[in-house]
Amino acid sequence: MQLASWNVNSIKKRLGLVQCLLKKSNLDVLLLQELKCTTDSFPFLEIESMGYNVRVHGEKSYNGVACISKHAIEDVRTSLIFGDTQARYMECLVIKNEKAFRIINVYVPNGGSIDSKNSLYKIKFFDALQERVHDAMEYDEPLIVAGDYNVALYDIDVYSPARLTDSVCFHISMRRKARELFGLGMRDAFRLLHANERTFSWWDYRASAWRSNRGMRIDNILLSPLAVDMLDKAYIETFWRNESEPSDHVPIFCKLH
DNA sequence: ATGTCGACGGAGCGTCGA
Repeated sequence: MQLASWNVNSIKKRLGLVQCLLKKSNLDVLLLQELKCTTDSFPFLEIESMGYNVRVHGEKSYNGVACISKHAIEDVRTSLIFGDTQARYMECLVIKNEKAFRIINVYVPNGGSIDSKNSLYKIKFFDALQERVHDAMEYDEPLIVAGDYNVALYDIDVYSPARLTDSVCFHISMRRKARELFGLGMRDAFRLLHANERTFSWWDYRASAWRSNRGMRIDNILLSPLAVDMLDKAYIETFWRNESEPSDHVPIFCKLH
């Protein structure tokens, strides 16, 4: 099971790059975030014609998540918080060779600034996610929870811990909240295999952050114990940030046997 | 803190969100 996750910051702008990734990487599953399109306006034909199944949970202008899979996609659910209108969640089963994987795709709210109402929504999202992951871990399938967490978890995951203490994507309250998933037994695939590697998954478009490598690792693939037992590889392809008209995020990968 | 993006409304560029 070769899986990748990518915040594309508009699927319309990044369709060519996504097709390029699908062609060059032998992915079973690709999870996308920040589609910035409605479900109806997603480029289904362009992806499906490459031999993939596609499920989309979209929204006008903002957010939006999708699951792209070579294999059957079943039991899709897109509701995490009752009454929430923002398209940030998709859970499904992917069946490869009669083996089921439970896959959760998240686009965690950015949170604006740390003392804003939006940051309360971010906390609420994490609480709901934790509750759902707690329940989903009870099933027999290996569980993968991947996407844009909008939080870097540890000092090694950012270019400058000191400069980012007040950032909503590195604030200690948000890091603690996200780390509660570890308390349930989930593990960070990348960090399991690269204890000391400082590789980022996002760089601000502004202030030549990419050129200076001022980035953060805010995209994660978390694995349940059953999935950890199958983990072979975890890596980040930073070179996608060098493409013309890149997303501000790059895709992250893991391979389970 | 913000020098950049992308979508939108409406048709030029300001606003929102990140």
